Amino acid sequence: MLAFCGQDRILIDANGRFKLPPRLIEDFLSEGNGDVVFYALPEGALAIYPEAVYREMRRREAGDIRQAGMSMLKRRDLRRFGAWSASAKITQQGRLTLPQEFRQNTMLEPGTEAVIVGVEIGVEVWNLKRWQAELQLINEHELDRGDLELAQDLKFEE
Amino acid sequence: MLAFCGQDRILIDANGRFKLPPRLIEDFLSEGNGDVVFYALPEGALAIYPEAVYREMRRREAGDIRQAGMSMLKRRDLRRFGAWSASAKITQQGRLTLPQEFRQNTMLEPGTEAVIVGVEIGVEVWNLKRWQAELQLINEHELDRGDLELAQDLKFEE
DNA sequence: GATTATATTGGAATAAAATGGAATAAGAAA
DNA sequence: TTTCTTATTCCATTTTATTCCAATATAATC
Repeated sequence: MLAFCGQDRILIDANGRFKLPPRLIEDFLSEGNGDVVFYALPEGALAIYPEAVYREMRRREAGDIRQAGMSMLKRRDLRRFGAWSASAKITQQGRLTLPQEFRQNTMLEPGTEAVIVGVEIGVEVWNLKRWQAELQLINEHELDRGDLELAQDLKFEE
Repeated sequence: MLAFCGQDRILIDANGRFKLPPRLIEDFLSEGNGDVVFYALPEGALAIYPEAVYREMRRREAGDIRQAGMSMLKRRDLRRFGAWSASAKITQQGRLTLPQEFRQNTMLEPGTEAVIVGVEIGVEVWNLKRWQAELQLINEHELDRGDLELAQDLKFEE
C-alpha cells in the first residue's frame, strides 16, 4: 500500500476541525502514533507531516547554532519554521483542529471547502479554490514539457 | 505469453467500477498479488501499474525529505505524484474502483465507455473518444519521424 | 473567589455512500 | 444444443460522512 497519496475533499467544520480520510489516519498511525506537525507553507497551504518526518526535515547540522549568531538570513529561516509550525495529535475519531493563527494564511477558516492531498511524505490541506489553481499550474507545466519532448524527437540532426 | 498488451473496451459501472479482462487480471496477479497503483497521467488517462513497478518509478532518494523543507520545486514534485496516485487491490471478481477525485480529469465518470490498453509495464484506461484522438496523434508522429529519417538519409555528409 | 457565560472538545446517532457478493443473462466454445 | 466462461445487474452489508448533543474547560463578570 502506498502511504500519503490521493486527494480527498473535506469540509472545515464550524469549530475549525476536519476529519481525515480513514486511509490517511492509518498512514499517520503507522508512522508515529498520530503525532503530527502542522507547517503553514509559503504557497498558502497547510502541510501535515508525521512528527519524525518534520524532525528530519529540520534536523540541525553542526554549525547551525553558530550561524544563527552571525546571519540574519539564518535567523529568518529559524523564525519562519518556528512561527509556522505546531504540534498536534489525531483524535480517536480521526479529527484535527487547525491552530487559530494558521487559518487566515491558509484560507482554511471554519466552514471552508478544502482538499487534503497526499504528498508522499505527508499530506497538505488546501483551500479548494487555491488547490484548483495549483493543479492547473502543475498540469500546464507538464503538458509544456510533453510538447517539448515531442519537438525534440523530430529535430533534424545536423 | 506477453504481459500487459492489447486493447479492450470496457464500461465504467454506476459506482465508478470496472472489470478487468481475465488476461490482464492474470498479469497483475503474477506481478504483485493484485496490488496496483493508479496514476492519473497529464495526458488525461489513468495508468495502472503493479505496485512494485510504481515504487521503482518513484524510488525515493536520501535527502528528499530535507529538500522538501527548503525547495518549492521539490514540494511540487512530491505533490504532483502524491496527488495523482492511489493504491488499490483487484477484488476477487476482478474489479477496480476508480478513485473519486480522478474521474473528472480522466473523463472516466460512471457510465462511460472506455478502453483499457496494455503498455508493457502496466495498463492505461482511456476515455474512448480520447483514446481515438491519442491513437491518431501517435500515428502522425510516427509518420513525421519516418519522413525525417528519409531526409536524414539523403543528407550530404560534410 | 464564586458564578455565569462562552468556547472548545469529544462522542454518539443518523444518514449516505461505497463495497462485496451473488444471481442472472449473454456470449463463446465444444 | 449443451456447457462453460464472462458480463451485467441487483441487493445486502459494511463503512464512512455528517450532524447534533453533552461534557469539559476557559474566560469574564460580579
